[in-house]
Amino acid sequence: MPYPAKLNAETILAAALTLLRESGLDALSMRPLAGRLGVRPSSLYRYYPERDALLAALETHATTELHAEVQAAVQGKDPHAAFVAAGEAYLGYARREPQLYALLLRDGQVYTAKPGGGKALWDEVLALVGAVTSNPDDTAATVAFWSFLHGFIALERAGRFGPSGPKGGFERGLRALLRGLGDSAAS
Amino acid sequence: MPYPAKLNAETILAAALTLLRESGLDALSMRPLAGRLGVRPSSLYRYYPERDALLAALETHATTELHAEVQAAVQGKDPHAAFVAAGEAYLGYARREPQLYALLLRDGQVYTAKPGGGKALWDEVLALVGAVTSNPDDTAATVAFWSFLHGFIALERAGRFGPSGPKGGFERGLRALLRGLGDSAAS
DNA sequence: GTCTATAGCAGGATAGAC
DNA sequence: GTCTATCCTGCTATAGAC
Repeated sequence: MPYPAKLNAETILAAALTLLRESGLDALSMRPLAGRLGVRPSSLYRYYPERDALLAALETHATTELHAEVQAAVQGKDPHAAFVAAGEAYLGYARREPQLYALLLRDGQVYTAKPGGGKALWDEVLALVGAVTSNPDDTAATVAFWSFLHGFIALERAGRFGPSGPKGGFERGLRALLRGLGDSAAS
Repeated sequence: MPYPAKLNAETILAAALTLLRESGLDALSMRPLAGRLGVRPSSLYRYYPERDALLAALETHATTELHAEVQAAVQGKDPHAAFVAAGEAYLGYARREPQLYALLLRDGQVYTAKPGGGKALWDEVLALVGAVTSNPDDTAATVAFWSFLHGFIALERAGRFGPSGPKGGFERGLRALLRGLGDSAAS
């Protein structure tokens, strides 16, 4: 009973999301995607003129979700609690949506700021970290915080912590940074 | 005047290294590699039965170099200085050999411990961190340290710190961790 | 030990019929 | 708006001649 069209940008995006989650970025190619939609590969190009356009849409989706979750986790908390909650929310998203997170920070491509990009999230974290270090524009501390978060996620995902796992390394690092970056350490 | 053979495993490895450095992992394929060696692609298979064997050799090479550099940097230093020196040496290697470092921790593949793998480096760092936290087997603190290092490298390489750069975020994080992970924080 | 030749696969993308 | 039919490029890998 579809009397608009069989396809539209949103339907394709949803199918792409599913395929990405199930099989990863490499498997997200036009042919299987079309197959899942009961359509021929060439039909997709009417909505996304190239594969990269589809990836860009997925990135925007992921960025928005991640930002929303961090924002919600931080809401109404004092600086120290917000710092910890932001880290946990960030990690939580990356664990729940590993392929989407990996898409945002896949290696081998240089980042270029885009309208719907990660700038908003960065600014949020910058403010949040600033509240802890008593320096409203503490880029260095934010860089350190984000580096730790992303590194932990990447290593965990790559299985580098071995069968025994990270053994509380995340909480440990988070609290160490909170302590080490704080006021008295501003120097 | 080559009267042994035109090719051998080492020569191929050296050419692969050059190609990897110049053009990245994706561009490291059998055809261009053979081309650079003045040889037909199929000839390479006598020395490396598959592409993965070549990559494994490159990984071993990189792991060895990285370990040696960290080891040299740490030599004879007291715990705090060694902690900082190890971080700087690790970063230095990753910056000097970005493609080799990326090879070691490329995403999308699960790590499985191998004979020449990163275990030795891990143990070295574990001991080094243990000397700082007064806990000889402090996995959690080592995880935190490594996460920060790797995350910083990955984000920097991806251009995520923007045109202004990390603004001292590396030194800041390193010192924050040193402080935050230290004795009094052992809790 | 290196060659020619080729099989086999997968991918992005386009022209033009319907 | 979706289809059929292709084109093109790139890759790993193998068989068998020389």
